[in-house]
Amino acid sequence: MKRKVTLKQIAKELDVSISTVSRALSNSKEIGEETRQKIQAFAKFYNYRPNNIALSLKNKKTKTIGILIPEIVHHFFSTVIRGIEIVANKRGYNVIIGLSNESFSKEVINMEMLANGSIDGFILSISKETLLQQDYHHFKETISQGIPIVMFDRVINEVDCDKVIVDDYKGSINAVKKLIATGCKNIALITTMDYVSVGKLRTQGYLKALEDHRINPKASLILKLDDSLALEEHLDILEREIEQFFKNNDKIDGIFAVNELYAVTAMKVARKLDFRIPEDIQVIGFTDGVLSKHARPSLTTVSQHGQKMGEQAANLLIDRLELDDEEDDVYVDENEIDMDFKTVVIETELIERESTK
Amino acid sequence: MKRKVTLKQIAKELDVSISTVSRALSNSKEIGEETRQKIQAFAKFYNYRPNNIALSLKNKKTKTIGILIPEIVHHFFSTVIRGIEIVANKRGYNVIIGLSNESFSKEVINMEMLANGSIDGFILSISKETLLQQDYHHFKETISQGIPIVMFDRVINEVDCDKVIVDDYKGSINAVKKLIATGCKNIALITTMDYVSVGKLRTQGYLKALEDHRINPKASLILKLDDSLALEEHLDILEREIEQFFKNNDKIDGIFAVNELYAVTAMKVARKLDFRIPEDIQVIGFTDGVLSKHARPSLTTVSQHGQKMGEQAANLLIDRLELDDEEDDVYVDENEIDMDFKTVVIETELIERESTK
DNA sequence: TGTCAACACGAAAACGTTTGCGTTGCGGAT
DNA sequence: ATCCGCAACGCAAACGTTTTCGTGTTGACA
Repeated sequence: MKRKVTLKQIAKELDVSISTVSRALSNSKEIGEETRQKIQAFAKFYNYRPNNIALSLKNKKTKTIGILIPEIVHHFFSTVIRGIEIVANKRGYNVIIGLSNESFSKEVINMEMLANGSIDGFILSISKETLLQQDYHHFKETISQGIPIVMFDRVINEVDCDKVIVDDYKGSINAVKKLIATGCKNIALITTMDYVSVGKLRTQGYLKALEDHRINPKASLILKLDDSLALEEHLDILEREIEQFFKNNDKIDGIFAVNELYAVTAMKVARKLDFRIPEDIQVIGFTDGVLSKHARPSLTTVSQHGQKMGEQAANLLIDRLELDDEEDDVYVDENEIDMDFKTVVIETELIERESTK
Repeated sequence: MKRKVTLKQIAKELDVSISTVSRALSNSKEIGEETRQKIQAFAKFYNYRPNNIALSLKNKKTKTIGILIPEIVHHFFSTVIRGIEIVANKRGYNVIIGLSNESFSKEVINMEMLANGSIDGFILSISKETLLQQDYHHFKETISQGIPIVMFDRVINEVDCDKVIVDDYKGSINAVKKLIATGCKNIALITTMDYVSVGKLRTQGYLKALEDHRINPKASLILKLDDSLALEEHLDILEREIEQFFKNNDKIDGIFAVNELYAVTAMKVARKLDFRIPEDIQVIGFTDGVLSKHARPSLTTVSQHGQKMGEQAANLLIDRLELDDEEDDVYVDENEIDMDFKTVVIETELIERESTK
């Protein structure tokens, strides 16, 4: 077992000083040709690599991004991670991942854990519990410590930071308009409780589209489901709820669901009740994942382009980090420092498949 | 912007030495009651938290696990990550993620990047390209540097380390036996090229099950597909390949596919060709993911219990890391050190759904 | 021969911790 | 008055780097 070789060991072995070794390896002109060659050869032979931790300590930057998300077994989130990782890697950063599991306390713990020097900045999507409690002190404290945050998808206005979102509102409007345009008269909405910002916005988009076409929304056509029903254990309950919803509204000819699972389950129920898709009922979901592509019939969805979101978020964060670097040199008035946080909106795309005409 | 406070700052402010502050905060008996109180109060007020990087440098351990996987937008892998994260978190570790994207060079780069002090150990699944090239020097070097590795799912015999695998062989045998037991006479196998170890093992399981029932395997009933067909862009090609396969073998009454996608696609094709499932053709897939649950009909699969694999892998790694700690104290003969690497086998489970009788 | 650059390198600080050991002051025992 | 012990704290090393500021040795030049 040959442990990693350090500058000190090389120095000792070659009977020079540590500083000489360091300089020789960085090709400093201050070191004589002969010594430099000798040191470089030795270092290469022993496969010397500078210790990241020591560098982090010295440079006060870790070249690591902390990702904090509610859940990882989730097509959308993993897509975002991939986007982040690709950009991070390209720009010389690593990513460290924390899962909040939709829990406020885990989110806080994880943040504090990583904020103590482990990372240079955060990219995160807020947990449902946090959204519900509306307690955002951990975000604000982190930012006030000089650690930048980029939020994506589930964001809030209360915290000043860069954000990357999808235009849930507009995406929903387009989806519902598509249903209207293809002849739907009674469009149902299957959504979540309002505290999840994205659910709320999508609901608003649904209403707006109806309004634009002078269609009166009916409360009976809106099904608000508890989030816990999205869990795999409660699939049957979810199915029953939706089935009941169908039986209460026999005129439904279009469905807009705020996520993939609701949409697919609705299709399942519809077929069970002998509706034909898309002839009798058309269905559109939000979030383009694996289910949509492989469902039977395949599902028309509003795609969020998760990977692009991740890439944008990573670029925003790294841009800010490296901008901060420069400002360490030049003195900049703290109050004048870029309070111009950006909110990047990723365009949604309606991916038409078999569940619509 | 109030930057993080350090021991030095506290010491200066309270006019004591750094060591006194450090000791006071760790409740050392050596520090006078009064001073201790004062320091603790001050530290609490300024929300002092020790800097992780400094601790890592001093302790020569980062309390961070490196995960290296081929792909993250993948139900199985993300499940494993969740398992790892849960255990890691519970035991005080963080996880840092690197994606090889099935590329050998990215795998190597990522490893070297993280091996330079950033992590204490690796949990990884080998990329296809690495498997194909059979170049495992980076694993061996990492291990010889004293950084332990735990491999999962895609493992190799050539490297000595802990491993967590699923019994692909046995799982496949059971699946195929189930098909045989329910009356299938002509069972087709849809698999990948042999260099991916799991594909190979699953193929062997298929053959073994047939052999046990004195059924002669027919080459025409085995479809080996190129991996690239699993990509989403090539879904149509995949479908055509499978359709052609069906047309060449009109007697197929059972299908065993080595992954979920192949199985679901096969079902799609079968229905298109007017076969009834499970009456005419029964289908079983490997890897229990989202598709299996929501496919129509829902798919009987061999579940790999990814989360459990992740948990086991994390426990194996951390156990070894913390065992190494103790051995730093007591002197242990290097040659006698535990060469007893474990290979944990996670039992597969046949989850029966609608695609089988 | 004395002066001064240029060259080649070393010492030490700094990043933030922990910890072994040394030091100070003081009270009590002899 | 002397010595010992102990309480309470400081010094400094160590982890592995980079970098600023020396410092010594050359050689050239006047």
